[in-house]
Amino acid sequence: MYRTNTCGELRLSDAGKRVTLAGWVQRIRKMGSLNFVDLRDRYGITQLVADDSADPKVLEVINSLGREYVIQAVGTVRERQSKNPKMPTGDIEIEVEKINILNVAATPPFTIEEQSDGGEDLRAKYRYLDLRRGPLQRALRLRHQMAIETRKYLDSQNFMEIETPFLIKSTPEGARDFVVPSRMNPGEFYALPQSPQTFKQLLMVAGFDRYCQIVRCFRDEDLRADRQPEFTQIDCEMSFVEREDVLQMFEGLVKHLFKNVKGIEFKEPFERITYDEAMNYFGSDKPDLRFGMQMHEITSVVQGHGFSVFDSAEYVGAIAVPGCAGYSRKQTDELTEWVKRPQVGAKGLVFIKLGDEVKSSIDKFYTPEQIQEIADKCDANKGDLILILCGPKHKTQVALGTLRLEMGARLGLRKGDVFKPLWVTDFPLLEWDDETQRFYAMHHPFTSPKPEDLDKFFSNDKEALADVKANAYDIVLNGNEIGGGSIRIHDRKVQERMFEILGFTHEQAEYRFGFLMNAFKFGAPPHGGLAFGFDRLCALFGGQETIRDYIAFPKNNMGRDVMAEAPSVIDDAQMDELFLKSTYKKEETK
RNA sequence: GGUGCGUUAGUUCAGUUUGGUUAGAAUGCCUGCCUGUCACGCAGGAGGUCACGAGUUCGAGCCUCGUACGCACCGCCA
Repeated sequence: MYRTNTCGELRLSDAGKRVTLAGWVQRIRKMGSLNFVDLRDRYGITQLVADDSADPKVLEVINSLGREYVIQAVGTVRERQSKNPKMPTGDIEIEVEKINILNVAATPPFTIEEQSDGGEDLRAKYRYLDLRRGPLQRALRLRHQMAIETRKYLDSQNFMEIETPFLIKSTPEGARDFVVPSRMNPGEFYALPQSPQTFKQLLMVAGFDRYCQIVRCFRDEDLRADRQPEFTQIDCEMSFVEREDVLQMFEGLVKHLFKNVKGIEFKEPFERITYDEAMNYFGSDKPDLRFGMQMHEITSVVQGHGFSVFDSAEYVGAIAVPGCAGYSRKQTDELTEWVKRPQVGAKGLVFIKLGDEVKSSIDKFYTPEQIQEIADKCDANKGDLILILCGPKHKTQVALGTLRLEMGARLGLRKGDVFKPLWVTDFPLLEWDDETQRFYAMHHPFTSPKPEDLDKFFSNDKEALADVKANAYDIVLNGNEIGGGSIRIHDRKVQERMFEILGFTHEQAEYRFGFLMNAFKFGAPPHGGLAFGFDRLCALFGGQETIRDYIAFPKNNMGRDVMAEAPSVIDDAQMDELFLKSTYKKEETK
């Protein structure tokens, strides 16, 4: 038997027991003839001790130990002379009788501690060492709990978890597909699923009524801190439901997770706002409600007073930043530079300081009364700093929303331990793309229009089509989209019209989605669902921005696994077998 | 495809402002001392292709250009 106990469980009440522990050497402290070894496993750290009364063989072994050696120690639990209140096992230690090196270890390139000295790059290369550290152990533990609680809740609600295929038909609408060549079907390719969307709808046609799956999805797009090429969704679909049923069900899931994983109870229903409201008040379709600083449109108030920058703008909007009236010229200049960066893209920034004196960069165009009117419009108070952007409506709203988030961050209002979930509803169904001169589905092509917008949906007026709202909804947490879904189209005529609007010929629609269209002939129930971004949800529950710590083996910025060194070139024989001819030869490295 | 920042000891960084003798610190590593440590302490030691390439210069870690790699962001992500 390798061990009788873990390194996290022994307490004062175990004093006197003879135990065997196994684990990794965290740290060795030699005090002459008194030696301490901290032994670590997944469960904690226990101190081993040996003094000069110990077997000389034990002392000899301890003297040869290095960091991260894998050892086994037999000894007796005893009360410490000097206790360490910072450790759960800090009241006891193991007086070692026998010690056994199970495996030696090279000195790790960075320290395996709560706060490692290693940079991200290096830790990624030695991911298996980084994963030994407390923060990552806890992150994956949290992820496990989230998955367990998700399944518990969904099972209690009669959902069935059903697996769907990973080798599927490519449907290039939406994100770029990862593609897999078929050896047995020369020249043909599978795609990895961006989501199990069509399959879950087919499961509804098959009568499964409530389906769920914690499932890997794949998208061949550029990465971000919160975006990986392979990621996990909690994918769900329900039959015989309206929007309200879906919202209730998954609000229930989120509340269940908060309660059972974080111990946080939401008594009130989640806030709901429409897409238009979200854009108007927060300049984002995923507002962060942890702080106020709402946006206000002041176009009508500021125009017509001879300030041409405002007069010529389609939209003028403002936020009141609490308590920042004392900003110096240097600080406002810096903010101006910040909004002018291409990532934000504003042309300039106008500010009004509501200090003891009211000062603004537009004093010569507005009377104090008019400035006050602007301040009133923004619900600004004395001591606030009003920041104003102007320009094309959508672009300016987004820029002002970005500025709002930045100011919230600077004022420390975006705390990792505060949670503000909300639903955003009534998204536009379609988005016009100037470049390709066609509509794209904002969500996906199976999203139904809101019933009251069906007339517009069947009209041929471009304006009316752009105005059609989708029966779609996103769930947002602290400025992050954590899930989204819709009531689907189950009517073949509506689905055909959708493909028509998206510019597919009948043949193209048939080629891409024929199996789904066909299935809908045979009695598709009304259905709808939702999918959560599981990695992101875990990261947010853990109070982190980046999802990488919540994935055991993530990819880097370039989509590379720097540990396993994937992707990599394959040899010519493999290429030939798959009927692939390389037009691009990566230079041989080393 | 684009923007910004970065690349110096095993590791994390300073050094770049103003180019100039032998490139520093902390930590880790090695050796010795130490009986109550737990970020132990003390003493000593080893450890450098200043990412790579080209250029400017009497002289480049430092200035210029390019390349590679990393991170964040924009585009993209139905």
